[in-house]
Amino acid sequence: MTDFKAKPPMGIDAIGASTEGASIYELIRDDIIEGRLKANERLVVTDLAQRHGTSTNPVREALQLLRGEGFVIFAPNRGARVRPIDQDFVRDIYEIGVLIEPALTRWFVGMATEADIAELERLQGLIEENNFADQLRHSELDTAFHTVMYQRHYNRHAAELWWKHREVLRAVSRRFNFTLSRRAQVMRDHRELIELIKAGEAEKAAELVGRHVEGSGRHILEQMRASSTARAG
Amino acid sequence: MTDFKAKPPMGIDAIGASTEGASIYELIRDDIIEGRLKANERLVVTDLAQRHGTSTNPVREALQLLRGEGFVIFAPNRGARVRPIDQDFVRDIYEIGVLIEPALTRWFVGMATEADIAELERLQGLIEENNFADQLRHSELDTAFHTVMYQRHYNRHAAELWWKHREVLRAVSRRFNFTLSRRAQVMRDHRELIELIKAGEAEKAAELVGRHVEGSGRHILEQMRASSTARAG
DNA sequence: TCTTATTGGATCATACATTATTTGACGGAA
DNA sequence: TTCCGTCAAATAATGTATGATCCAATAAGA
Repeated sequence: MTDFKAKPPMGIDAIGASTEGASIYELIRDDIIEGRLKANERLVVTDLAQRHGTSTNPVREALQLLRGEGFVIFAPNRGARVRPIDQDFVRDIYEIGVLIEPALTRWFVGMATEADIAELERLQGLIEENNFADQLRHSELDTAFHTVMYQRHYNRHAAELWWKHREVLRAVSRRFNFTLSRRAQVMRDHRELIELIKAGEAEKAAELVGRHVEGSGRHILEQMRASSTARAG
Repeated sequence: MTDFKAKPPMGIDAIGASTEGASIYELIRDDIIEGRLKANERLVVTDLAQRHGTSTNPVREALQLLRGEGFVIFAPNRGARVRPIDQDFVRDIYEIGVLIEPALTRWFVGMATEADIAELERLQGLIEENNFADQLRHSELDTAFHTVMYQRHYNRHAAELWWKHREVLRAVSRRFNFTLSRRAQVMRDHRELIELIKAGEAEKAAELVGRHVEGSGRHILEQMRASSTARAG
């Protein structure tokens, strides 16, 4: 019923983006994040233009935008390639999350209103109700949960960085299932986090979020490792 | 003699960039960072193309790249504007630096070789020799100093983020002079940092770098504030 | 193996069509 | 007169199309 869209929920807006419904940029970007375009695959401008029924110009611009965002790599006179979203990539961005999210959380604890807490509890209720039955829904709810905490942060740069990383991690983790132990941990973390926020324990909440993000990142990494060794072996 | 170029010193390479000598991208970007293009100024494609003697196509691509990097803001059907590098912007990025640089430092302390330390001491020697006489040179040396520490970090994403932010801060601070107290503090911090690295005191070094970056950011912000109130008053 | 064509494709330059925004003139209403 | 809304021209953004040039990878030949 309520729509937990995978979009920058009001307040978080990709730097200078703008609502361009299903632009080529978004199409290519999703293809990369979702893994439909493989790592290091060449992005031939004319091909992409044809595939999406446009001229080359918009494609080139989209590729440059993606390059600026780090999803595409350019070599001079050799065009664009898909930046591999591999284990290193994932590790890099979740480690940055471990550094940034606690700071965002610390601020939120000092600013949280009753409405915020009610919203967090409502979302947590939905998360528990869903209980990982629908993984996609869990992902959206979980993102919404954290978004409540970060969306009003004064440091827009940090919030946008978080959001950008979040999107990547979400797309990657969509390929895997949560282990039972991870499920339990997520529930525990969220519940404890709400309690700490209620109690105004900014420092403890920040530490908890640090561990939470760390755990989440490790979990994804382990899934990736398992999946890649399975494929190789 | 030695060239401390303001370029991604080997190892740090803007994501997927590539050596494109003085491309339009770089020209526009520098115009923004250096303040030659004012905040929120419209970036009219045809104008830019004419000014730089190219066609509109490369300009459009450059603007998209800059958009992806956060230096330009797009509004649908209304084109591009210069993203204001104002106090909020500077605060945002130095705060992120405060979160990230200590982590980079902590790793470096565990990995530093004698050659690294020698290089740091050499650079610090040059910094003291220059003693802020040539501000530009100081900026380059200081950047080189920190680059030694971060350039080999395994987290390329974090290192690139640092570099990107560094460039902005450097450009902004170029407009101002170091206060005497800040000069002294920089010297103290660097010397103490070298000692901590020698002693392998990763945690203390990380804390020190956190304070150092914080101090540096505050210093720039205060200069900006002073300058803007002076202009307004 | 080394050198030389061939070719695919990137990059840039034009030219033009379409569409959205801005601006300013105009005319009517308060 | 002043304010307001409408309309149309001017301004650009955005997309299409095409040709020129140059680079890099590959194939062909010495």
